[in-house]
Amino acid sequence: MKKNKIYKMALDFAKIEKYWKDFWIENKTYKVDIDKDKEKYYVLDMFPYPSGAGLHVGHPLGYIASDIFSRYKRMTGFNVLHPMGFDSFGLPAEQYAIQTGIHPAESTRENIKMYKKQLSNLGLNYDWSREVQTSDPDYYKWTQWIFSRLFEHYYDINENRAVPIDNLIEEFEKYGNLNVNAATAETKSFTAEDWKKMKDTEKNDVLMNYRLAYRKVGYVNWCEALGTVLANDEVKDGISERGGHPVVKKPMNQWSLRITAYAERLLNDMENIDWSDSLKSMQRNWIGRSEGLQMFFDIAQSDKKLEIYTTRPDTIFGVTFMVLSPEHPFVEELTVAENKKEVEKYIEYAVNKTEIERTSEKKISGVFTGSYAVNPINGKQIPIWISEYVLMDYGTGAIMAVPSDDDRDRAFAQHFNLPIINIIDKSKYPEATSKDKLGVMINSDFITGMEVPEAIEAIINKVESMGIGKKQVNYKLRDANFSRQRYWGEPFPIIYDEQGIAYLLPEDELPVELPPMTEFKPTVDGKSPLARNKNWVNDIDGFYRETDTMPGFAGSSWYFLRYMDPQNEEVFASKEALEYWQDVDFYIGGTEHAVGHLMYSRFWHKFLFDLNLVPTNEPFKRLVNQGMIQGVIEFLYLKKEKENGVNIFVSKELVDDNKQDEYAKIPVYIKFVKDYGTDNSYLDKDGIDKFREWREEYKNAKFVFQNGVYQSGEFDGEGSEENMRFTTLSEVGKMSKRYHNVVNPDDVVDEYGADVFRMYEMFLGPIEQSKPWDTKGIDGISKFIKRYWGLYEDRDGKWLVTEDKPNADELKLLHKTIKKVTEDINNLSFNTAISTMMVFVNEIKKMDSHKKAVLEPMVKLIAPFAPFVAEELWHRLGMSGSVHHEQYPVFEEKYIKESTVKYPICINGKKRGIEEFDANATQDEIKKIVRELDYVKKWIGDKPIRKEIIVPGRMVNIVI
RNA sequence: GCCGAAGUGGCGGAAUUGGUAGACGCGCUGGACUCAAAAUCCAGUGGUAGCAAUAUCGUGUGGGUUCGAUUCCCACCUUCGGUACCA
Repeated sequence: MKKNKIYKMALDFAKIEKYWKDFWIENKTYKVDIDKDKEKYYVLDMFPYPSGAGLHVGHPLGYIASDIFSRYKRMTGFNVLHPMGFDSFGLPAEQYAIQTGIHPAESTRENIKMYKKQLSNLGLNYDWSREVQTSDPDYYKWTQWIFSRLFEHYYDINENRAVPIDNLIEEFEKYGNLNVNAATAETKSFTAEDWKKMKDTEKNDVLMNYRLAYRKVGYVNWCEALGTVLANDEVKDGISERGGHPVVKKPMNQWSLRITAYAERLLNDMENIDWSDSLKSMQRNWIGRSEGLQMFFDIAQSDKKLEIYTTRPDTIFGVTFMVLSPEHPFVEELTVAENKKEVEKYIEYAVNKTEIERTSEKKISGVFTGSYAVNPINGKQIPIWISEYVLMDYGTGAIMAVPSDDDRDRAFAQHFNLPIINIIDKSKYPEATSKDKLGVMINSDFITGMEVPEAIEAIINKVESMGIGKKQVNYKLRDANFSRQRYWGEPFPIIYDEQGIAYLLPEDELPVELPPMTEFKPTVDGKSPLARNKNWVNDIDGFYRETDTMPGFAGSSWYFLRYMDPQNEEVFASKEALEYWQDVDFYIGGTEHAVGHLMYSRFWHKFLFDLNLVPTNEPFKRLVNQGMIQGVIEFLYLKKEKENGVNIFVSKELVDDNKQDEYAKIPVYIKFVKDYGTDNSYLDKDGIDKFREWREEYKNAKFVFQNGVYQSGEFDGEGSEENMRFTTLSEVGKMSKRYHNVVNPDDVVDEYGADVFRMYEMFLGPIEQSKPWDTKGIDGISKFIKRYWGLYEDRDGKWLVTEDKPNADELKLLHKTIKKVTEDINNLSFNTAISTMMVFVNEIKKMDSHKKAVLEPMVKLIAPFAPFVAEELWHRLGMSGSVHHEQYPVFEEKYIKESTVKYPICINGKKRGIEEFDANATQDEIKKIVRELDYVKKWIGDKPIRKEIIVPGRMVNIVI
């Protein structure tokens, strides 16, 4: 008992952590400035949204990894930029404000304070002097400024970059848009004369079709419950990702960003960046490039031409009908009188359907317009239908349907009894699906007999020569909706005149600050809460302000640039800072941002690059996705039907798999559950009582077990109530407030210390792998740190380190450890780096060695992993300054050279023994010795040796 | 459906170029210290047979290439992540 106490005092991590945290702040240990004598290295974490729930043990996984890596880089001589900040605009703070009346700015400030405290408890080496917050006016001034530049530019396809809109206006005045090749939604051609005749509002509309930030009417994801428009990636399965509310399509005037202009560059430039293949392929899918043919079909009894897009021009002889999207502009005109009623009914049905209904029930639906199109290749008339399976915002919103070679078209044709013409013979390719571009054309006039790829070319040539279409590349990527009807986001630097023409506010009026308000609900007509503030909206004579705010990804699309020069008031970052820090060398964060944030950031960065405002074309050189630390979710089965008004909970083993629908799963606070996270997790009497206390509504619920019933504190059944076991259902899933399974890192740090927590999270497995949190192995790391400490100081607080000269074995061990740890850090294989250090401690303990010449380099080696313990030992060794600014140990080959080599001896590839040979032994010498070995002789017997293989340094194999 | 990642002891995981499968840790078993417990230390720990030496099986399944395969190739199964009426 007494001994134990003294030992604990020797490693009082709470005291050590407090001391060095203060020391680092006082000495600005992690502050970094431009230093042109040193090479820069930029390590970045995806900054968090400061939610009210605080950090859980899942967040730090990436932070710890980047912390170790940045400390290592600093110790190898780099000038390391490793900042942190907060993505502090967002919906939760606003919803919290609606519920509580607490201003988002205030709750956000509180949450950030809590986050910073939690982060500092982990010993992360951020340079807090560079902190950015996206909701800070000094920051969002520049978000607005970049938006202004997007508004003022269009994308010139010939030059392949963004060009000022003023150049375009000049061009329009001279030649109209006849020679313009730009990324645009403008479909009309006009001459200079036409342009000059246009009214201001018309000119404004035309320019909007070119600007990179523009306004358009579009169908947006409208969420009634949240009172806001959501981005496509904020909607999952037709319901809002946050809150799970239904989402419908609604027409609204919205700001958008023309990210599609950059689609090709976003796709191609991925080749030169060091991202994982899976991440690249996710981005590639999202961009969704396809090559095909855009062409026009004539319409019988009409001058209109129907534009379609297809990736399968070869199938043109198999077209038996056309399909328009319900939102297609031709719908009204093409509907003949007798079909009018039915079509209107269908449009009503399709447009008002929520996204969830559209995707969940895959019913085939559609309606005939009564009009016919003419196949330009064979002159056949084909009916034009309307169906919701054709989407307005992909391609042209109209398709030529080929039921023989498209699954959806076929299902549609079968449902409505439309003809199907087989046009491709796939008998040569039995494995091919209808999607594969394989086969030989049949029933196809002049392309009959051609292979599919050949036929595609032939039809494209034909269509192009007829002047009714051309080869075209299409993308799934859509322009990004950039308007939100919210309060807690960046206001737009935009005002409108009476005609509704948008003007930019000049730079010296930025930032446009959020006006203080007390009411945060959106208006009933769906406008942003800002619209309530009439004084603010109309405070410029003759103009009114934009009341929408920008979405979450606005501030996060460029924050990594602001870290380079966070206090600059003249520019978003100085040329000098940008030239020095360049780009992010190493970026770490979760896969959930694989498409959203990373795509938008790349887009903004490329735009800034076009304007010559940043020196690099891509923002993030190397990117790693850390895995998620999942939580354990414990559920109780509750019968959906009450019995006599009483809730019935049923122990898991009594729940029949076939009757699971009759039960609701109620999550329970995991701390009440014994053996949580296993198949045998259960509540005992104490756990049930805690649950009853915690959830008042279940105070009198009945708990049914195999051997009895427990209700209102009374047990009725066999055996004693102390042995009650109510089995729970254990699942692995997200750590979240609603599952009551959040593990706070502070609790773990309090119990074991920050260094142990850090190393344990890294020791769990490869950084990119997801895994459930459990503390089973944490004692192993805790023991390791104590054993490591014990090399320097014994249990009684006696200092053990000696000045003796190390011997060859000790040096060999040290340098082998240095070599492996260094390699592992470079590969981000922190779990094996830690196990290597464990091996070191085990081995050196066996040697009973405490020599400074070995133990001092070890302090430096462990410093990135266990910064507190390392700093403490460094100073106890009599050093000054911070160990984190020391040179990282470098291994020397000469110490690890072995004089002998151990070879496994194999017969026919199977290991039969191990032999040690002189490192300089020749192959012949080895062969000679091996042949004489007893067990080798035994295995060979009298069979002839067919082959002897010696891989130097690896193994010996004899083939008989 | 499509795209991507992964399947190794009771558990987390290791094996970086095809060359000793299971490093390291947890757990478990036995022992030392102790009146006892905790802590700590020592030893053992993939399965099967055997007192043992040893043999044999073994990296999701089935095939293949190779002197030799967790690693490469083909087919399949399972799990996880992403994504989808994308013409």
